[in-house]
Amino acid sequence: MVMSVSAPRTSARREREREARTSSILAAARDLFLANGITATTMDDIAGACDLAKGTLYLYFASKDEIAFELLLQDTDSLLKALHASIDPAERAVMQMEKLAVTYYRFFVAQPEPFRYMFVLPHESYAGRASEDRVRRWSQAGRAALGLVAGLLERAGVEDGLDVPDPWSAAVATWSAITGVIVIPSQDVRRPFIGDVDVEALVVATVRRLIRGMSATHERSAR
Amino acid sequence: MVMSVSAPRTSARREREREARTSSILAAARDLFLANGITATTMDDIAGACDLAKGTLYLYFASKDEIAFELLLQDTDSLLKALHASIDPAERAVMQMEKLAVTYYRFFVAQPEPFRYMFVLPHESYAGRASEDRVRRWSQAGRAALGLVAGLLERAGVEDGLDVPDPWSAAVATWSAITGVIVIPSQDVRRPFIGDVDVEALVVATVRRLIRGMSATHERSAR
Amino acid sequence: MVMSVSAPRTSARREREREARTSSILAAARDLFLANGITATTMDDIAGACDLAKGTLYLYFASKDEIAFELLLQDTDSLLKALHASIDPAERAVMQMEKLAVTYYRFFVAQPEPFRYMFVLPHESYAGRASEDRVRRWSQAGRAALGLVAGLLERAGVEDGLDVPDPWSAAVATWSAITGVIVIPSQDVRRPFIGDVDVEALVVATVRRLIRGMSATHERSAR
Amino acid sequence: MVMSVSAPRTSARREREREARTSSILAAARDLFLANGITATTMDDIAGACDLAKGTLYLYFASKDEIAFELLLQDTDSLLKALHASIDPAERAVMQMEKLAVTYYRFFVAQPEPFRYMFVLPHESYAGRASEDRVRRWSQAGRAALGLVAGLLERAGVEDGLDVPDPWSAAVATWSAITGVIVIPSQDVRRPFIGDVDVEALVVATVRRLIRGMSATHERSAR
DNA sequence: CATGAATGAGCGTTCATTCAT
DNA sequence: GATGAATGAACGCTCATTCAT
Repeated sequence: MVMSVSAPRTSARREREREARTSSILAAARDLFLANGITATTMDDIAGACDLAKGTLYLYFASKDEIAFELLLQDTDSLLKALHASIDPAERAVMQMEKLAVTYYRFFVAQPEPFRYMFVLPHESYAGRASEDRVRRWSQAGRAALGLVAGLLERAGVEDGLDVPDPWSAAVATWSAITGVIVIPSQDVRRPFIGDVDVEALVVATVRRLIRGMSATHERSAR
Repeated sequence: MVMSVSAPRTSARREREREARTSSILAAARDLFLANGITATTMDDIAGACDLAKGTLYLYFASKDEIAFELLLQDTDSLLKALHASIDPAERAVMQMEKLAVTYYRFFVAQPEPFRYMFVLPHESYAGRASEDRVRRWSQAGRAALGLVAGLLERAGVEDGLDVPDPWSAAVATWSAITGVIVIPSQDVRRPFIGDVDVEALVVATVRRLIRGMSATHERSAR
Repeated sequence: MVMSVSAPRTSARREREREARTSSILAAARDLFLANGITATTMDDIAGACDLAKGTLYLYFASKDEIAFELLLQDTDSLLKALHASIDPAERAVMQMEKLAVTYYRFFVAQPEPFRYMFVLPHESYAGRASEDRVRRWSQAGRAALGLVAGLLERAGVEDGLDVPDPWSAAVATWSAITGVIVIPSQDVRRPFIGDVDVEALVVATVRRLIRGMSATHERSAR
Repeated sequence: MVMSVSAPRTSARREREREARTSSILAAARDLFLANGITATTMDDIAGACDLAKGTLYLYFASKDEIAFELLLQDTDSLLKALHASIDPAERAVMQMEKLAVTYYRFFVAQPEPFRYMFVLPHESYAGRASEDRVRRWSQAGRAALGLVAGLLERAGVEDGLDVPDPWSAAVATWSAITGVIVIPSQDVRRPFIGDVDVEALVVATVRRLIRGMSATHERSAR
């Protein structure tokens, strides 16, 4: 009986330790990926940064790609949480929408690297390399974020008389547009010809235009 | 006389051959970059795909990066041409703006590849690796495209009573938003949770909303 | 107690193994450098010759140049030791000088290889490529050898009435001359026209002539 | 008859042109080898420097090595000529010997690179790569230089009562010693620990010592 | 004879991954 | 479980040499 109890106890500690290790690996990898990019970061770098042997990393992650994907997933999750936290259901939906966008932008500014692989990873045939499980988890998060936007737009339709016949499509368009406005003017190569613009102001202006552009009169007259 | 002409003739042929080789290298590289990503594509792959020895590639391009950048540049240039060709100065600016966006979208659909590295290249610290000349040429093209949009928005302000106090910022926002709506819903990884949407319709709707969202009443009331 | 000792024991073995590997790499490199030259020897060759993967070499040496320089350094060090061991401070300085030269020559005959890169390395702009530390260590050894000679010449001045106003310059000249007599007649390409000469006898004769040529009467009359 | 004359005339011009080309290739190669070393100099560099197509070089020389060897040969020849020119048969042999050494040294200072390959080429398995003809020509030059020295030493024996029982061996030793004193203190890597020495003075001092060290009294007493 | 585009083996080096301890 | 030495395939790039024109 002593034995039968000690095993669970031990495994509980083991579990905790395992999670601690996993976190420290991810934290180290995040910093390095951010600072130097994924490609330029080596497993040696990560191992060194979290005081583990290189081989040990492979006890926790199957590959460097899996580490990158897990980070992407985590960041998507925390963005989702931040989005949820940023809205106040008591407020009018259009105001919430603006806040959502600002939160999104600030999340990006605070840690642009996740975004980089949110854009780069889908290319470069990274997608096929992630485990099915992670792809599914990532899809769920994406769906949830879009659902949030769709819900707001639907409510805004009711509250402000917007014409939103297909909230899901409107959400896809709105979210993609906001993402574009956040990401593109921030790319270093474009800065020289874009000049200094206040990106946050751009984001807010875009959200307002998009929502007001949905007002019933206009949408109708467009047909 | 035959002699006096033969020299130019030879060099003309040489020139043609040189261009043909350059094109075939770029074509091979484009396919491979898109299929496997830039990083995963090796110079050996490219050489094999265009039936040239590896060393020969270096007679035409100084490095793999230069190939990637040349592709980006070419595609940017042809997009710019397509944009110019798509607008009819006799039309109302808002209509032209819609056409511009549709052209942009169709350019993307017809050859989505260029877009991929128009997005991938600016990341992964590619920027600093291209020759100064190419960076400058790319900047010019980018500036020209934005200038086109800014001009249209300014005219639309006059024609349709829009409130566009800063056409350049508005152009940056508009163009970035359109780009987002074109690119993001098309990423394979996102398709599963976005579902089947008519992206062209999304693009047009977005442009309309953005422009109508600029109408004087609204912009003013937003302050 | 066994446990507390086992860690050091392990690391001691590791240390031994590391040194064994280092030695086997150096030994393989030495053979190949001499047989085919440094430039013509590839890291693949070295790896193959010591049954290691090419990448493994880089765990022990930062570059091919570092291997070459380490060999130069080791050989310089053992020559220096041999020189020190060859002299008997109780003897007259001129006799010691002869012994020194003979030791130098025999060191060369026993392992002529080191000498080759003692001559080859300083050319071909190798100098700037070695680590600062190795350059410094090599300089120290060189200075020590010259100091030995300078000390002997100075003492010989006192003991045998030689005119050695600047022992350091005299040492540089003497050592360089001896080196020339050792190395040059031994080069394979020169053998055919030099013929069979007893190089050791040449070395001894040269040292005698140099020292006697320093005798006060002569040096003075030369002015 | 016109034909029969024109052919030789043509071939004479051709011969002249061929020699001019050969010379310009060698001149260009010499400069580049000197500036950057043999290994670092490419056939492209040489071709560019003498305004010839790369392929053309191979009409004149079978390989890059052959160019290097031809230069070695030329330099050996011109050193030999300089040595001959530097001596005045009317002078005492010991004075001539000093002049010879100074000429040798100045030749080295003026163009140290030939010397580099006079030392490097015999190593690095270059020897086996030169054509038999060139090796033979090089041997002849070497033999001639040593013969010059041997002749002077023999005459010095008569004139100054030196004890030179084997002039050839003495010449080999003397020449090798002088070479050592010229080359070794000039190596860049050694400069730091050798310090600033007046190498020409060292050379002269060494020759004097060697010759005076051969004076009958001393040589005899050494036995 | 001269050209220069093309070749392709070869280079030194890197690094994700494995595995004996 | 943790280690870190070892691996070896792969990389971008070079350049002496060849050969069709």
